[in-house]
Amino acid sequence: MQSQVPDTDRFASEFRAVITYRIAKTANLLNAQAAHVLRKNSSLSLTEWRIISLINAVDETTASEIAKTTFIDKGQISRTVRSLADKGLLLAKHREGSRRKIELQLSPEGKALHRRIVAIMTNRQRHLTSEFTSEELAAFHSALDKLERASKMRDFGE
Amino acid sequence: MQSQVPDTDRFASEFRAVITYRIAKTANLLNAQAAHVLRKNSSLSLTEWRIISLINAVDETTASEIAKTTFIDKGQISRTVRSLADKGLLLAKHREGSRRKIELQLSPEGKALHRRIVAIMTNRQRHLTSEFTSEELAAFHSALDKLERASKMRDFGE
DNA sequence: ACAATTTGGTTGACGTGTCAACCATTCTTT
DNA sequence: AAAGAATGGTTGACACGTCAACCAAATTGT
Repeated sequence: MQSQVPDTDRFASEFRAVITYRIAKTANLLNAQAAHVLRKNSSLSLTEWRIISLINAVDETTASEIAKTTFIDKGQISRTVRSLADKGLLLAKHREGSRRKIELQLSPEGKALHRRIVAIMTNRQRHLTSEFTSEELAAFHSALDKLERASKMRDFGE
Repeated sequence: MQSQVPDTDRFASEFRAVITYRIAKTANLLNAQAAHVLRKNSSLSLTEWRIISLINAVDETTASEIAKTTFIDKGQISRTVRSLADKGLLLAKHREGSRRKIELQLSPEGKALHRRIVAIMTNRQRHLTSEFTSEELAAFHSALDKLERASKMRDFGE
């Protein structure tokens, strides 16, 4: 044998400091965890679940409103909404007095599913934040705010 | 008119608190920013760039080592490595005394490209963290550590 | 009232990510 | 030394994300 030290980590230290790598990695791990939990407890994809919770939170909304607030792609929302409607989890009706806006609401089945899954996801959220004090949590959120603002800048050349 | 308050944000507040949404969104924004910067200054995709910097950091490595530390998919690495080799940016040779392990190194062109892009990316990193004190930065990293650890748990049902 | 612009949503094409199967090689065990 | 397990890498299939073109409806400007 040549070395007992885990060679595996020889560049981990180099990149621990690069904030974007770290966030990307953490986000991936968390998404994978969520997708796994969803697969185990439902037949929802992560995006389907996100859209369901968003609609649930406001009772009714439209696709473009979701797009604006979440940055999920218009097209992706359109397709996801269709698949959810096909599964009978949500209702899409033209909004009163408009032939264009389509109002999205959860169906009773959709609400029931949401109730079931949100319980599990709340457990998860609790677990994820269990090691945080409320100050740490607030600081973390404010850090994300700063990064989001800073992510608007697009030019760093020369 | 019905309301002057931006309706757009009526569920933002609901979800600001959900830590996983926030991280996912920030990560997406940052990745989009990076991809944009890369497109403007090179012909590299984000994954190509990541792999280039990883290899640069350690001089030489192998695909599986990259996979282990970064959680990038084996297959994706394999394909990305091929495309980088085709572009002449890296060299892939069988490691001395092995017919299986393939040693990856940047070519001179690859190193030159890395030097050029890393300057831009360092600017970016500086900009991203400019509003952070070093304590805040340390706290942020430690928060990500906690979340990464917590992301290993897979079971939250009943 | 008309043209021009904006908005809400759909669709198709394409790149990237993800998973699992697979082969060859190397390591371990006996 | 042979069998079995583990490792390094490639490939194919498919899901998902992203971008741009597009259509119809609605709003704005003149």
